Amino acid sequence: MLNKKQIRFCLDTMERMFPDAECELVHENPFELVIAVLLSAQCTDVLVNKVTKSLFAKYKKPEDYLEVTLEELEQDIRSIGLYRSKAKNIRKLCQVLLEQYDGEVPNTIEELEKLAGVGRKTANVVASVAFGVPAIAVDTHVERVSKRLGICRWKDSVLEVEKTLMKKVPEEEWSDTHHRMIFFGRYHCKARNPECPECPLLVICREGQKRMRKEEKERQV
DNA sequence: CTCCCGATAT
DNA sequence: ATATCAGGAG
Repeated sequence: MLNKKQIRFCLDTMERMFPDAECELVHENPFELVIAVLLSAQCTDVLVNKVTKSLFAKYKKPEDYLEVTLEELEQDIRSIGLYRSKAKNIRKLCQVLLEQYDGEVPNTIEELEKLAGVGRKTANVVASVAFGVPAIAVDTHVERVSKRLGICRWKDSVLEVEKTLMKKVPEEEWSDTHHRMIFFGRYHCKARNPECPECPLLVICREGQKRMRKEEKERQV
């Protein structure tokens, strides 16, 4: 596990690598953001943006999603995976927004998490990006990067990873850190071919060093 | 835990 | 061919 100084080194290095990291889901308001993040489960941002471009042109308000049939909505988001459950969740979510929140998106993590298709991670993203609530959403990238670097333990659950990050990162840096870790995971410390040889964090990364040793060993065979 | 699931990179 | 992608619900 990394100590305080090493974690500081990680945060500073990621800031240098990705100074402008921010939410890459294209949206113009909190409602569009909720839909976009809900759609982004197990799917790349690039594809989500491709779909929401036409989707948001057709559906502006919660009412719009309820005026078409479920099948039509499914077809409009079909190129995204998991489209049947996502279409159902969007409709449930829109119903609740209209019935309980006057058509507006709630601005607390607790309220957001109650919405259909909105779990811990999505609630954190929306609260943080749309409403400036300090939060660290732990997605696949944040989890992988935290575990590889040794910020948390391999066996930790996503909730434990989130708790650890909130404890070890100053609150005023939560939002930026969250986005930088995603960029770091998406473009550098990738799931498949992490760029360990050129990684400025290799000096403190046990997983990276392990991978380098393994590569060296295979080269000798 | 399993299921949902198409697009893309490797 | 297979792993992976800003996960969540049952």
